[in-house]
Amino acid sequence: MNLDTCDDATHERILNAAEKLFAQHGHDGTTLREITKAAGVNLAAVNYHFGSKQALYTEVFQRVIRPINERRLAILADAEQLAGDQPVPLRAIVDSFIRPVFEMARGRPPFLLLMSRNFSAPPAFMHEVMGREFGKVAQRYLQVLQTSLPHLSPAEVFWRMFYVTGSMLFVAAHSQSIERLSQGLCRSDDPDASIRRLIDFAVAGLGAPKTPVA
Amino acid sequence: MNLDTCDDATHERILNAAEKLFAQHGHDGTTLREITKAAGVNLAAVNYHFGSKQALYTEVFQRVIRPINERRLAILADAEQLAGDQPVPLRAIVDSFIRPVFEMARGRPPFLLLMSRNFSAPPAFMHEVMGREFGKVAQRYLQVLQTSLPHLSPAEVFWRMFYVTGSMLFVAAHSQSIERLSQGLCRSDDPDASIRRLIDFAVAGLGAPKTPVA
DNA sequence: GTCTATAACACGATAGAC
DNA sequence: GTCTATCGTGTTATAGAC
Repeated sequence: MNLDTCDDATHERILNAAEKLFAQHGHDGTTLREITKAAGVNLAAVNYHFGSKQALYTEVFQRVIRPINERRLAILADAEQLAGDQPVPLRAIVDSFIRPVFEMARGRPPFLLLMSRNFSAPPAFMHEVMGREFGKVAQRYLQVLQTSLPHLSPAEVFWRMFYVTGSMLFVAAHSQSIERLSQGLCRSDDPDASIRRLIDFAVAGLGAPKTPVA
Repeated sequence: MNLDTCDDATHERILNAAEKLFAQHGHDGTTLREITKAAGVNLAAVNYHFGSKQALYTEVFQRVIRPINERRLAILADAEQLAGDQPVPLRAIVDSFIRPVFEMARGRPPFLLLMSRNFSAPPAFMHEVMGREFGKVAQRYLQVLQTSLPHLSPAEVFWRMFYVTGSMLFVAAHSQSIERLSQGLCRSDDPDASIRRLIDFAVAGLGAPKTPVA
């Protein structure tokens, strides 16, 4: 409440264990007993440090989403400055949106599942948090995309960005299982290629000709 | 076990209530008490008719996914026949993949959420079922797509179909909340337009130029 | 096939000693 | 700040009467 006691190992251990377990089994599928056991701390520690299971879950998610969104906006601002008076290239916009997610996941793959869970099927108590975190960056991206895709209506831009988000989250959710699902066809051992492939797809989809009104 | 007693109202009432509640709150977030109460049947009826909560969940999902996959393959076969010796038009392939999902959802929107949940973050005991249901149609679509997208490797085709699936499921998951999320910008009151918009995006993404090898 | 009653257990949260 | 012990509640599943 006052100064953060950043040397509190228990606090961090709980967050790390919870991130992994919440990602793999969801909020309802994970118990505080499992978390505290994995973290090697006492059962009562969660309620002492976080107050409740829901508060812990919220903190776990905010700890991962906030740096990502900050980095997104930072890269986007750079791209905007680089473009000067011109519209920001579509590919640069998409890159700034997608890349931070997968870069944050380096070495901690379960985190991608956590992202996916929270945006695709968040627990009910997270709706408010998700709306806030989602809306913040959405507004910014819509603004930038609109100048790079002037032939599309704002609604059209929103829909398409929604699709891109869905593609990204679905890949994120299955980053660990894609090799099995594709029966060895798809490899997940080249993160750079994975990101580039997804960006290629997203840029093409976003830039598709306007749907003619029926 | 022997002949299906198709006039068993209790069986159906449980399935319908379970579909709605599982879709909204997930497997772990739904209790048998809630389901039986919503269905207006006795608590013990679930175990009598289905054996366990997991068996009920499996049955709920298979009841929705199987007709969809059958319809997909039927439409795809028609398109193939219509195309004769020529490759099936990309748009026809995508249409056959996406349209049955949203048509099945007419009048029962929670069903879309169920789809999304099961493919994006299925409960652990569903992994085998999902792999089976996914693999079945995936193989067929990969084969057809390969002839329509000969410039892409099989792996590339799989990845892109994965992205399309993600877009579709994300829209499905938020079909009820997109108006709120977009602050009124996007409307969900024209299902035909929604399907067409998604197909436009998917076709453009699938048909994107091949990613140059770095 | 439907019901009541309950077994058997797991859950989140907390009180209170250290 | 950490621990043990436990409270109160809710869970799935089932036994057994009707």
